[in-house]
Amino acid sequence: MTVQKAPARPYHHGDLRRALADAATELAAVGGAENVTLREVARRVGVSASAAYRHFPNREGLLAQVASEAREALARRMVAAVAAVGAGSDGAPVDRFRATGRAYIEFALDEPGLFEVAFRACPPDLYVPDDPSPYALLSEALDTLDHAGLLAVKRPGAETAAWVAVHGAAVLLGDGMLPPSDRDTIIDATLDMVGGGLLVATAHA
Amino acid sequence: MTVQKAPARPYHHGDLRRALADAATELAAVGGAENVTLREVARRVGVSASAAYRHFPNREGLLAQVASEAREALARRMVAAVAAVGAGSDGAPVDRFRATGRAYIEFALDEPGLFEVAFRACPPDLYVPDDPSPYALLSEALDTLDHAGLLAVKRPGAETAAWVAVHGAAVLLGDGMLPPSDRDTIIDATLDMVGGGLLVATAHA
DNA sequence: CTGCTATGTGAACAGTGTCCACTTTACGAG
DNA sequence: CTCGTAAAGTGGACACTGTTCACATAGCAG
Repeated sequence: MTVQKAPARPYHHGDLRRALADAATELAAVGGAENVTLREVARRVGVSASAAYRHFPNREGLLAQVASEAREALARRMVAAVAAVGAGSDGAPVDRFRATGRAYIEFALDEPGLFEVAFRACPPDLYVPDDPSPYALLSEALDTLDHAGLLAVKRPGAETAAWVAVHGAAVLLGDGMLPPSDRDTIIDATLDMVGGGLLVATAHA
Repeated sequence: MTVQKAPARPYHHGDLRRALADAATELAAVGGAENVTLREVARRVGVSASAAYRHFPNREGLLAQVASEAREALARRMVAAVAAVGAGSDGAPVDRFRATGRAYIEFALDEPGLFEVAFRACPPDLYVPDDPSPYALLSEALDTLDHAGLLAVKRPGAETAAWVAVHGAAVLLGDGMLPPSDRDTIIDATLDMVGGGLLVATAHA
C-alpha cells in the first residue's frame, strides 16, 4: 500500500463560505430558520463550529446570506413564470403580471422554509442585498402595465400595494392561518383584488 | 420582631398560569418570540423553570397562549377603531371598514413583538383559539358592506383577500422590508387597492 | 387526622452560540 | 528557495437554553 499523503479533506476547505451557505440553505429548506444551527451546519460540512466565524460574523449573518439567496431563487421562479406565459401570448401584460404574483405565492408554498428565511426581520448591518429582487420584478411588471396604459392608479405605492397583497397571501397560506383547501380560491381572489384595485376597468374582463 | 410566618410568596402561587402568560407577553412585547425564554419567564415570576411545565406542555405551548391573547388585543384595537369612527358619522360602512384595516396595520407597527408572536406558525395541537378573532372582525366589516350593497365581488375569498392585503402591509412594514418613511403612503395605497378591488365603483369616490 | 393529588423544587442532560488561545496552511517578499 | 506573516481551521471553554426526573410541599376530600 502506498502512503496516503492526501487526506480526503485538506486542512483548508477551498470555499468554505459557499459550503456553509449551501448546507445552511438545505437545513432552512427542511425546517426554516429555527432548523439552521451553526453547529449542525459545520458538522455537515465536516468542519469545526468555530470555523464558521472566519466567514460570517455570527449565525444571524449566515442566515442573512441564506435569505438573500432564497430571495434570488424566488425571483428566478418569477421570471421563469413570466417567460412561460410570454411564450404563449406575448401581448398580454396583465397575464404576465398575474403570473408573477402567482409564482411568488407558489414559491412560498413549495418552499416554506426558504420563504420564511427570505423575509425574516434582519438587523440592517447584516442585510445582504439580492439581485434580482422579487420586489423589483413586481415593480417592473407594473411598470410594463403602466406603459401599456393599463394602470388606473399612479399614486406612489401602487407597486408596493401589489407586493403587499401577494406577500400577505403567501404568508397566511404558508403559516396555515388559512385553510389549505381554499388555496386556489384564495390565490385567485387575491390576484383579482389586485387587478381590480390597480388596473383600468377594461384590463380585467 | 415577630416571627415571619408568611413568606412574601407562598409555596403555591395561586394563579401561576396567568402570571407566566403575563410575563411571557411582556417579554414578547419587547423582543418577539425569540425573546421569550422559559427560564427568564419563570425567573420573573419568581418560580423554578420546571414549574412552568405544570401549566404548559412546553415553551411552544406557552407561546401559543401568548399568541392567542395577542390576537385578542389586536381585535380589541380594531373594534375600538370602528367605534371611534362610528361615533362621528355612523352611516359610513366603508369608513368603518377602512378603520378596521388601518387599526390592524397600526397595531402591527406599535406592537411588533406581539404581532410577530400572534401569527407565528404553530403546531395545530397547541393552537389556542381567540375570540374575537381579527379575521372574524374583518369578515364582519365586509358583511356589513355586502348588506349595504357596496360589495362588487361576492366570490368566496373576498374577505380573505382583504385580510391578505392588510396582513401583508403589516408584515412587510413591520419587518423593515419597506421604507418606514413611506409608512402612511403605503397604508393608504393598500386600503385604496382593497377598496378598488372589492367595492362597487360608487363606494370609493 | 390521613392520605391523595396538584403544584413547585433542584439537579441533571444534551444541545446551543460565541469566544479564546492555539495550530496548520498558503503565499509573497527577500 | 526560504521564511515570516496573515488567513483559515481546531478544540475547549463559558454561559445559556429546553426538558425531564425524583423529590418536597401544600391543600383538600374522606
